[in-house]
Amino acid sequence: MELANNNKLTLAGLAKLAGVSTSTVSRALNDNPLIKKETREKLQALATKHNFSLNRAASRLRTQKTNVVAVILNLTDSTDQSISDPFLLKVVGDLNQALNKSGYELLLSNSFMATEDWANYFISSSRADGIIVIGQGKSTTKIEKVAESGAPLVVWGDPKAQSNYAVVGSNNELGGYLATEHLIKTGCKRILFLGDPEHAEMSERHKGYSRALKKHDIEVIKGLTLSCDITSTVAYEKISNLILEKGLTFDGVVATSDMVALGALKALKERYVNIPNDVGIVGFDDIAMAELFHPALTTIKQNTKSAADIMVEQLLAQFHGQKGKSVVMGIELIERKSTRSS
Amino acid sequence: MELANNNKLTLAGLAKLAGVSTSTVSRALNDNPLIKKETREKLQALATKHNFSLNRAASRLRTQKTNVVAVILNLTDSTDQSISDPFLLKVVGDLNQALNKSGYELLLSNSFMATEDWANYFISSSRADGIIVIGQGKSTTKIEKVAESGAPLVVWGDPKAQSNYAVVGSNNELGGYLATEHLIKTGCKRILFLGDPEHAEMSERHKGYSRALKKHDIEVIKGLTLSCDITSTVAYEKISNLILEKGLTFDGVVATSDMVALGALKALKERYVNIPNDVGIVGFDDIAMAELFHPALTTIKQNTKSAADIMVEQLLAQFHGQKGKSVVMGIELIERKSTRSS
DNA sequence: TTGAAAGCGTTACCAA
DNA sequence: TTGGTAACGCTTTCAA
Repeated sequence: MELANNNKLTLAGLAKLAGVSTSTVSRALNDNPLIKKETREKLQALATKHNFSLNRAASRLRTQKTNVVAVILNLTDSTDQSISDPFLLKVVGDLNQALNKSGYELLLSNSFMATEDWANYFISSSRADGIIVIGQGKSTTKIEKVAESGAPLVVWGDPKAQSNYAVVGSNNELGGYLATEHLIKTGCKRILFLGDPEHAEMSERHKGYSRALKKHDIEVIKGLTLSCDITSTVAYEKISNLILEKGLTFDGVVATSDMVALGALKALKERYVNIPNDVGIVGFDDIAMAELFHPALTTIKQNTKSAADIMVEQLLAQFHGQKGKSVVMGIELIERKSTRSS
Repeated sequence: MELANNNKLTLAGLAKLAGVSTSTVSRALNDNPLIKKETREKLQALATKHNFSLNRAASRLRTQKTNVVAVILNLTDSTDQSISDPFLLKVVGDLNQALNKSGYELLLSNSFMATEDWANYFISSSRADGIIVIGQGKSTTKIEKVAESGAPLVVWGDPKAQSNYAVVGSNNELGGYLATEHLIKTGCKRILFLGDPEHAEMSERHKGYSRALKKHDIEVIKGLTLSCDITSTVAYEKISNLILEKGLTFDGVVATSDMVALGALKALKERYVNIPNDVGIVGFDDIAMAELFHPALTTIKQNTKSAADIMVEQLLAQFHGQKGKSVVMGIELIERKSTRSS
C-alpha cells in the first residue's frame, strides 16, 4: 500500500521529514563537507529510502550549469538524413563513455535541426554547457558562428586546417601518405584516390596521397582522383561506372573510409578483379568489421576512444576558462589482405 | 562595438526593451494566439535581433516538462563497453530523427551508468519526460522497475514476450522461421542456429527456427544450436572452433544478426567452404552493408525507420495519458547471394 | 555545523 | 488583448 500522496517529494519535503533545513539537505546530497559526515550519510540514506532525486531543472536554473554536452552529427553533405557510417556512430558511442566518466550527459543532435544558430540554441538556452561537433563537412560557417559566440566548442575534423576553434582529429595528411606509399611499395603504379576532396579531412588525405606519389616519382593524374560521397553505395556506383566507361585504369585504390573501400571492393569483385593482385585497396578508419571483409581490409586506423577522451578533455578545459587546443591524433597503417604483402 | 553588457538578456530584459510585460513576451515567443499577431511577430523579430533564447532550465522548472527523451542503450551482455553493432546505432539515429520531428530531444545513455534506478535518475530528476530502452538484454529487471514506477516507457525488444510495458520490435519468431525455411527450401539439411537463446529476441528467433525444422520434418539437434554473443568476432571464433573440433557438421546457418553472420562467413571462407553451395547463411537486421558483403548477405530485414516512428508515437501516447501499446513490426526476407536461389 | 531567505528565469493564473 | 505576480525547486550568501 502506498501513501496516497501524489505530490512529488521535494528537497523541502525531505527536509521536513528529517527535521532539518533545506540548506542542510541540499548540502548533504551534494556531499558538501561543510555538513557533518554523520548527518550527511543519514540524509543520503533517507533520500535513497524515499526514492528522492534532485530536480535538475531547478538546480540548473539556480547554478546556471547543465552538466550536459550537445553532440552534433554534422551531416551536411549526405542526402540521406540518417547516420549510416559506423565510424561516426562509434565516435558518438565513445564520446558518451568519455562524457559520462566526467559527469556529463550527452544530448544528441544532428545538423538537420531547424535552427541555424547552434550556440544560441544549445548554450544561451541552457540546454547544454558546451558543444562537440562531429565532422567539419564541406562548409564550416555554422561551426565558426559557434566559435565566434565564445561558447565552449570542440570539433572532430582536421586539426591541421587553421581555425579559431579547437579541432581534434587524425593526422589525415599522413594517413593519406601512408596508405598511398604502402600501395606503391607493394607494386601499384596507377593509384586511384576515391573520396571527396572538398571535405576538409578528405582534402588532407588527398594531399598526403599526392605527396606520396611525387616522392616516388609517380605522376599525379587528374583522372585518378574520383570524387565520391562517403557512402559505400555511392563508391560502388562510381567504381562500376568508371570500369564500364574506361576499363580497369588503375591498380590501387586509396579510399577515404572503410565504407567507401567496401563499396569499391564489391564493384571490383563483381568484375572478377582479383584483390589484392590486380588491384590493392587501402581503407581509412579501421571500423570493427574491417578485418571481417574478404579480403580483410588494409586500412588506416583512427583511435576513436582516445580521440573521444581528448575531445572531452579539451571541452572541460574551456569550461574552466582555458582555451581549447587543437590536437592531432596519431594514425596507424594496419596491413591486412586487401593489399599485397610488403 | 558591442555594448559592455555582460548580463545575458532575459525575458524581463527583452520585455523592457520592447516596452511590454514579460507575460506578453513569453506568450509571443511561444506563439500563443492570445497575443495579437502583429505584436507577436514584432516581439519574435526583436528576439532574433538580440539573439535571445528562452532559458530552458527555467521553463522546464516552471512547466514541469523537459521535452527530452532519454534513450538507453541496454548493453547488459556485452563485455565491451562501447557500442559496436551498426544496427543498434542505426536505431539510435532513427530515433533521433523521429524525436526531433515531434519536438523532443534525445539524451543518450547506456546501461553502464552508475545508477540502477532509471526512472528515478531520468524522470523524477526532471532530466527527461520519458525513456526509450534499446534492447531487452538478458535481464529485464531494470526495465520492469521503470515500468512499475509508471514512467513513460517504450522498449525496443521482443513484443511477443509478455510484459507490463510497451515493447516495439520485429516479429522475431517469424523472422527465425522464414530464415530457416528459406535454407530448407534451398536444400539445407543440417542447419546451425548461431546466437544467444537467453536473449529475449533471440530466443523468439530460435523458436521460429525450431518450428520451421519441425514443419519440414527435420530433427532439432541440440548440438546445432551454438550460443554466441552478438558480435562478429565471437561468432568468428565459435565457428572456427566448431569446425576445428567437429569438422563441417552443418550446411546452413541462421545467424541472429548480420554482424554474427559476417563473422561466420569469414570463418567459413577462410576454410575454403563455398558460400552458398557448401553452406548457406541467413543474417538478421539488413544493415546497410549487408548487400556489400561477398557474397551479398541474404537476411531478414528489420525496418528501423518506421520502428523508431512507432516507438516515439507510443511514448507520446503515454505523455498524453494513454497506455502505450506493444507493436509487432513486420519483417521481410531479403534474398541475396549467401543462400542458393530458391 | 546548521538555518533563513533571496533569487535563478520562466509560465500561468487572475485581473483589467 | 495585455499586465501583475506568484510559484516552480533548488543553491548559496549571510547570519547564527
